[in-house]
Amino acid sequence: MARSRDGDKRARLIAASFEQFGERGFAAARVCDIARRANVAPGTVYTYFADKQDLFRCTVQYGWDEFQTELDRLLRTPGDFHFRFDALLDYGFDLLHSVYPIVRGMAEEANRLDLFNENLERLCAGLERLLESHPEAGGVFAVRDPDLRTYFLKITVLGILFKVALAAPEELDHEISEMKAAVKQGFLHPPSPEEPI
Amino acid sequence: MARSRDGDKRARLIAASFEQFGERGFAAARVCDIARRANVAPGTVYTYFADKQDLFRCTVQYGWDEFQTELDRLLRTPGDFHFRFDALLDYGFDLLHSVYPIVRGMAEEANRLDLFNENLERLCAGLERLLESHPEAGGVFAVRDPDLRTYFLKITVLGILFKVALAAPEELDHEISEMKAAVKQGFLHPPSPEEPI
Amino acid sequence: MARSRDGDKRARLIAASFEQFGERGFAAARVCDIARRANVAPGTVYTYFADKQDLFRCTVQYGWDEFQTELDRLLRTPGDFHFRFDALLDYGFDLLHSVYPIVRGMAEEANRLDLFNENLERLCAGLERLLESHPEAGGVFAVRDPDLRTYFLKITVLGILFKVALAAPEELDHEISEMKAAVKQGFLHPPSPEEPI
Amino acid sequence: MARSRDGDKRARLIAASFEQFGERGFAAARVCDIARRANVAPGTVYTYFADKQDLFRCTVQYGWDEFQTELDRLLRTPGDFHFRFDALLDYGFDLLHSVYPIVRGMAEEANRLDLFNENLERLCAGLERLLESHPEAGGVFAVRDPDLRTYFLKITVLGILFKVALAAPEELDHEISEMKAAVKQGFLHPPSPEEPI
DNA sequence: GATGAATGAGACTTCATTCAT
DNA sequence: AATGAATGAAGTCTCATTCAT
Repeated sequence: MARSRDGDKRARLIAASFEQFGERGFAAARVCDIARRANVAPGTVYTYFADKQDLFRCTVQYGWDEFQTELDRLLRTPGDFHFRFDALLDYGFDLLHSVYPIVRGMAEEANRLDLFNENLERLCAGLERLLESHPEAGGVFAVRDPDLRTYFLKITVLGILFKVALAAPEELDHEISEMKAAVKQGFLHPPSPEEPI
Repeated sequence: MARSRDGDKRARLIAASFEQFGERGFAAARVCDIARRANVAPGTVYTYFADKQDLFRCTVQYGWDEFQTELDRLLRTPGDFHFRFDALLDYGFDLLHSVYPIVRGMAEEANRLDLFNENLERLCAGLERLLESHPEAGGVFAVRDPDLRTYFLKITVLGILFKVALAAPEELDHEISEMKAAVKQGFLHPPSPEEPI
Repeated sequence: MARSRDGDKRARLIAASFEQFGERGFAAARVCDIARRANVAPGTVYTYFADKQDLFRCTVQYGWDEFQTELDRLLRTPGDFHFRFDALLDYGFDLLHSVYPIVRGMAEEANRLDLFNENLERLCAGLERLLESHPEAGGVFAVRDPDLRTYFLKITVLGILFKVALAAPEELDHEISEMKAAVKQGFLHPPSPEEPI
Repeated sequence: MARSRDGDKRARLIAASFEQFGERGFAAARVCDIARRANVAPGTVYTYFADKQDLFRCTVQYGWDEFQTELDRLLRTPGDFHFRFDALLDYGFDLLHSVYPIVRGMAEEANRLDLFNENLERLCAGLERLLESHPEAGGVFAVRDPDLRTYFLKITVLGILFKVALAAPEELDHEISEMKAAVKQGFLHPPSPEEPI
């Protein structure tokens, strides 16, 4: 009845969604379970959210906002670059950790597939074999440490994959050609400090 | 009624799944629609696949295999590096294009969120502002062209996000600390051409 | 739409099951029809019972409990033997009457077979012919009235048949040998009133 | 192609049905499994039987016929009563043993219920307590050996139960009143050898 | 506002049966 | 006659959402 009570319920629902969606993905998470976890009746969910979709949307946005707020604060903090960069990484990855459930929820189908990681390995291994023969390669290939390079390669490939996944169908062609150009330019031609900018 | 004797039902089902899962995601895609699209009776699906999950798994694996097979072929093709790299990019991204529906299907929940891209922009903008002040930054920040750099940054952030999403819960801590170290080392210290390789 | 607030939904479902399972047997009875008969939505069934099997199990147990409760009450009633035996028969068979649907449900496949009764007749006729030539036979054969005797014979044969049917496979051999011994002893040797009790 | 071959298939199907229906009951047994067990294609079943129902019917009838044929032969065998009775029991129960699967199949739902046996015990225990106080009781109560009597009581109760189960609905009332009369007369009044017949 | 039993549309899946080969 | 892949009707069950209390 007091505002604070209501706010409490909404917050508890968001928190419960966070975990539930993270553990089971959007489709498999049940509104009922989320309500139970938040210690409210199932019907109450609909006092605070239009529907399941809305609950998910709000939960994700909440996660992003948490993340972004912290980052913004850090970016505004004065100090020398190295100090700030360190702080940013520390906080950034801490938050990523806390945001994990919901990010996981977003990739739900991919999750179920152990195939995914296995196939990613295979793909990256092939790419690496090709590119390591070309010492001038740039982008992630400019990274000297082999393990680090492998790691970045995986991240980049994953990034490309999901950039495609997130593209709207009508933008797909443009997206892909842009991506191709970027990769070509970024990987093939290493940064040459001696070139005039 | 017509007992069609075409032998490519399995292939047609995979193709139909490809599109249907891509358009609607795993949960929202209906086995019925896939069957209709493949021009078979609903029951026929279960002659070729154990259940919906299995159909999805096989469809995804099929996509990966297509992709990988082509890449493998290209990687084995003799020729000079630039030629092969070009070919690899051409084919790679063409195949990525054809694989799009299913990749999209894997990220189904993320899809529904226009939020996602918007938030990603915001996040990257913040990061860029910080890092552009530090000309010695490496990794994607060593990329000179500003647009290209922005693009790579997005891809990298996406990659990190989904690398986390794909991590098994018990490996999360390790994954994150490894990722942090990689980012720190990779971004902070630029490739130094003067160093002996 | 009407959110009926009557609290006897479970009872109504049991009653509806009682009839439906009785009329059609377990497999052929449809949960939908039971729900309609109980005037609830199909989904409501699953608020009260885990699944169709559970509904059946509960319905049968309910029937037994009704039956047993009455019998127990009667058995505890004071009074002389004849009075109590009469009462027991009256109530017992009345209850059997009300329990009929579900008992019928339990023997569903047997039901569909008109064969069953026909074959039973034939079998009993044969047995009777043999045994009536032996005036000293005991058990049901000690019954003097020929119709009554025929009747008891049928009941006994049916009882033996279903005792076998209810035996667990691993107990079958033991069950049968025990049954054989019982029949041999019980039928062959008449009660001899001259023996000291 | 040769008649013998066909006969072979039909026989194999009956045999397979015998086991399958016995193991799983009518509804749960699958035509496909029966066909596989008989080493024929599913479609072939319909060359020999109109449908699943018909297959079941024929299988049951086959069981009865086996049973009956043997009994008939025994009943026609000359010899003194005791000898023939022994032989009858031996063969009868051996055949019952072999017929077990199908009898079990007929009581399929009852089978699944461990309740059944438990409830039967309870019921019989109650009845026995009442009747053992009345030494003049007849029928199964005239049996002296207590274990034997308990056993016969169970068989009789089972027989009554399934006699009801097998009764057509329109004959139920008549059946029950007849049964009641029989039980009353049979149990209450012991065979009195001194009475004039 | 909160509740939670009730709702009912709709999904997946099974399997008896058919029929082109 | 035999095959067995294909069929498709129909059933069970789930779960987001509602609404009487």
